[in-house]
Amino acid sequence: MNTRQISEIFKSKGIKLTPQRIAVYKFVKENPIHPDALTVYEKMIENNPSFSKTTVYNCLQTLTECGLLTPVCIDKDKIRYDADTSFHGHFKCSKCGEIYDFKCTDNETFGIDGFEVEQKDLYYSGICKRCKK
Amino acid sequence: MNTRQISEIFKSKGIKLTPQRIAVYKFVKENPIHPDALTVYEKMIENNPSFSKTTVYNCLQTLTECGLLTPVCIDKDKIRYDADTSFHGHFKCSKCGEIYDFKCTDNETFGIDGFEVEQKDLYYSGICKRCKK
DNA sequence: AATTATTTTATAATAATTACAAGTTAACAT
DNA sequence: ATGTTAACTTGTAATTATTATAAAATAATT
Repeated sequence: MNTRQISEIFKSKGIKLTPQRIAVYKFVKENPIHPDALTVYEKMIENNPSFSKTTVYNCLQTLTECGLLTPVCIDKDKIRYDADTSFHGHFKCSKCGEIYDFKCTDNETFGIDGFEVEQKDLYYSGICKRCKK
Repeated sequence: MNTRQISEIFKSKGIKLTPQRIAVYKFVKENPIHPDALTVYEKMIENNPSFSKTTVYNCLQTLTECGLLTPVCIDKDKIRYDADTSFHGHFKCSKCGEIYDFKCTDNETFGIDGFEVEQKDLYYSGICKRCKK
């Protein structure tokens, strides 16, 4: 994903084009590891040592608000981010800590008729295939 | 739910019987509001002013580890707890902040064959019926 | 090239949670 | 009942993620 494509996306979302935002979005988009703010920050300062941690938080928030990123709250102590905003579940291995994406059917719900559902988060945890071996 | 019943439950789980644990469990069990540590703490000191905040955290952790409580991580900044450990979803209203339980069917998943799923968390958010009015 | 509102940056503040150590107590054995 | 011991409670301090703030820098527009 090149800068031109990202520029188009940002423009379509009506957010300002800054090198920091581009770098953050590019990293999260190209690395589907569901990184948290610190992971993003550490990657950012590799290429730009003056990149601020606050900027990482600001960018992640802006990108989330405009719908380009989805927060993944599967860890109890930090927020991760996913650039794949389509409906899918997340599985966290309690052994190796890895997060896996999985597809799933929508399920039938009872007791929230008349509720307006805007977001659905599916978080599974257990032992992944590799760790079960 | 009286103390005798709770005693039996704690014994069956192999955890020590302390007044603090009983009070915490009783409160979470009888008040399905999915309270966080601070909410529990504030309730506890009403009856026992020397109840420590650390004890609340300790009790919640112990009760969670032995399976009597389920953590509900639908808020990004704090952990809530639910004494209903059966499979069900949680809906958070982004307007009033209330958490609603809802029943739901299990759904079919793709891509995690061979994974051992130990826990499934379903977090929905949007506008509740009352706030839509 | 000038303007302006937005963004970046650094630092400080906030808030939830955890670590720790001393005193207390529940459970068990005598 | 009493004593023993490991586990628990308590208060304080430390940790960690995130947010608030304000000054300097910059993107978008005139």
